[in-house]
Amino acid sequence: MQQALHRSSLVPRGFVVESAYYEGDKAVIEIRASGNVGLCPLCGTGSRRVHSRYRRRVTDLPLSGRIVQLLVVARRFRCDAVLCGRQIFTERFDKGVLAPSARRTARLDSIVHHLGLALGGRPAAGFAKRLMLPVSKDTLLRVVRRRSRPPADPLRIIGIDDWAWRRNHRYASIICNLERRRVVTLLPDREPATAQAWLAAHPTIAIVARDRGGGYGEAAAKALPHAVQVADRWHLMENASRAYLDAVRKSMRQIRSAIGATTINPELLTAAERLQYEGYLRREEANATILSLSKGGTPIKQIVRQTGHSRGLVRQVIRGERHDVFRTRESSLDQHLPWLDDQWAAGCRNGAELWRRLRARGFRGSLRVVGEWTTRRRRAEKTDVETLHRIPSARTIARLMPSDGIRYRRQRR
DNA sequence: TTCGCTAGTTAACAGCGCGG
DNA sequence: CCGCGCTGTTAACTAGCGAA
Repeated sequence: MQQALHRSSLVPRGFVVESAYYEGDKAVIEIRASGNVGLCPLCGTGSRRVHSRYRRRVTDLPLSGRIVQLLVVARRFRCDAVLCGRQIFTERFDKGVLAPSARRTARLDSIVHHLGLALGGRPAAGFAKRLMLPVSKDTLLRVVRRRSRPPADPLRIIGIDDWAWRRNHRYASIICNLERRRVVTLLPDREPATAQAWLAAHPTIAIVARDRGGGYGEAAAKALPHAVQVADRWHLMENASRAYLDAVRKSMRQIRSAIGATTINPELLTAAERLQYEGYLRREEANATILSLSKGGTPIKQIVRQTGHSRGLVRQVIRGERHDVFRTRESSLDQHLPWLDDQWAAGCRNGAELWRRLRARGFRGSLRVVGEWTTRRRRAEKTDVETLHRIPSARTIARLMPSDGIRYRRQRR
């Protein structure tokens, strides 16, 4: 039996198709809600008084190998309820179809959720791109988290470890349900007494995985004497890995000569290893140059000028103190403005003051601040930095410090 | 190499004012 | 009263950094 295919059957229920067209590689379907009454989200009163209309772009399930964008004509209604605090509201659509503020239809969100559950962040993002429903890894993870429900079954196997609110500043304790691979709670500190009190309140726990430190072990032994304590997998691997690397490093020279691998073939390295290897080669080359100049009788000052390396580094190489450090990283902040930190930036009341202080410290480059400010500036058609009304973090400022004086938005690799 | 976090970007939403 | 245009706020989203 044949049935006619109507345009409206392609879009979510409750909508009427106004028009449909192709825009580049996307199919755009303009739709509007079929009803003519809006319900105020605050008081629930119905209204037919349309204030205005605007267009929302919402991604829907792909069609014929194309991304589908729904151009929803949303209406704003006036709320006539005397006691309602809301005067104007945007019409709400069925939650099972299109949620408020959503950028995807509910049916697409469901697919994204299942992709995230099945494949995880990055793999799902790659697969979704092929399915013509582009979505970032973070969005996938966020959707999975948003839709997850807290488990109701009692805790049996938990892991407890240190957790940093801010590294080297403030630490807490994290407790995870290892059966469900979920965070159960965060304790405010890492004191054994705090952990003991929490563990004592959960007598169903039978196994506690913990680090090698004695604090959590003591807390678990006192609160849950019947529970089995085990070393967690990460610490076991860490111990084994460290012991192995120590042993290998001590004998590296002999190992290399034994296997005949004194020279490295870059073709056989992974992308990350190749980057590290290139860095290593650069450092080796710099060391050799400095040493040969020094042996030739060139003074340190001259070497510094000639090679562009710092006095400290040149001295280290000459004294034989420079050991090859694997993956050293200098932040762009230290690179451009070593004296600048978040506290310094926060000390400025507004953009103008920040700019004055940067000038006073001798900064002569140009600064373009991204984000909210550029949006506003584009609107206002202003180009000077004085119009900034929020202070960017030092990290942001550092990213914006161009060495060549050219304005740019973000450093790209 | 992976993955969580931060900072930046975009757009949904609400309010206000004004003209028809 | 209706509808448009503009602005401010903020949720949703993304790129890229850096710790592990």
